[in-house]
Amino acid sequence: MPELPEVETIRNGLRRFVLNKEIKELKIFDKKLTPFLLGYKKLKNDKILEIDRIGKLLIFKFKKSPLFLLVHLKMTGQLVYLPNNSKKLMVGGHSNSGQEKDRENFKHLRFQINFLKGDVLFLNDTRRFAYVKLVNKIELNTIKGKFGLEPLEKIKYSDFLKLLEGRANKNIKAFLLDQSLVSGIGNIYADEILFAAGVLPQRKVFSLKESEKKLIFSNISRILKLAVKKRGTTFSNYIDAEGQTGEFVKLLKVYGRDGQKCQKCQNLILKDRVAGRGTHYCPRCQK
DNA sequence: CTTCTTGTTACTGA
DNA sequence: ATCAGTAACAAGAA
Repeated sequence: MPELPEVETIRNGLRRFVLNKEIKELKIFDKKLTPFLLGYKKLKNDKILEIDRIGKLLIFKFKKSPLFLLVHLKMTGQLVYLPNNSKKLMVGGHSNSGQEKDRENFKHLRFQINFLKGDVLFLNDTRRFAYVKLVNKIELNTIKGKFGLEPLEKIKYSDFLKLLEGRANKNIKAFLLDQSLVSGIGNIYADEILFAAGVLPQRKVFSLKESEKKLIFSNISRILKLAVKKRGTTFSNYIDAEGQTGEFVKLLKVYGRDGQKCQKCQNLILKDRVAGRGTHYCPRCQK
């Protein structure tokens, strides 16, 4: 379930550990990934120069190689860094408990980078939806072109309005989840943004008042930035670079709170299916 | 046993 | 062309 704030937290954590470290070996454990990693052995002796992110996608850049390594964690993917001579977990995506874990706790190893001094970075993924993929500059640009507005950057309200106009018949939740429109929002933050904006998720875009559009717009950036600050949301026990849980979970107002009282109005939080997803909302606070 | 879960893409039918 | 709905992907939890 990593969405933009969790992926950004992972990126920040990883940057501190793996930049400029020499790669000794790359290993593929899941054959499903092989066709996406053609030529991966050329990365031997190279160094990770930078890790970028667009939406929920991580982009590894290298010092020598002109190729880019893309990592998408999808729902259960974890990127884990283990320092030399340590079994302690340093950086994670999701894990089954908030406790310290060693290597043996990761039973779904898919891909691994060994660094020169014995530390490793690996992809662990239970459900095998996550991918790592090597692409060239042209392919990278094609992929980048499919992403919409980046909420952590300065977005113009006028650009957001234009997007809304083009999707008049869509419901607003489906709009927020569409990565080609606004990137990085998943099921948790879509629900939280709409609660904060006071708008029901099933509302059609054309029905939104100007004031509601403004509130949705401002809350996209506000909530995602706040969540990054809080190091993401620990729901399936995601942990960050320091092995800490994401604190945004304490700030969730509707997600996963169906059947509980709304903190604002005491009404019961409901859960319905909207845009094919479990959707949480307060029928009183959201119009 | 069945049902549900998230992110994304592909497909179908309106 | 849009949009909603659903299957698929894979595995585990309830």
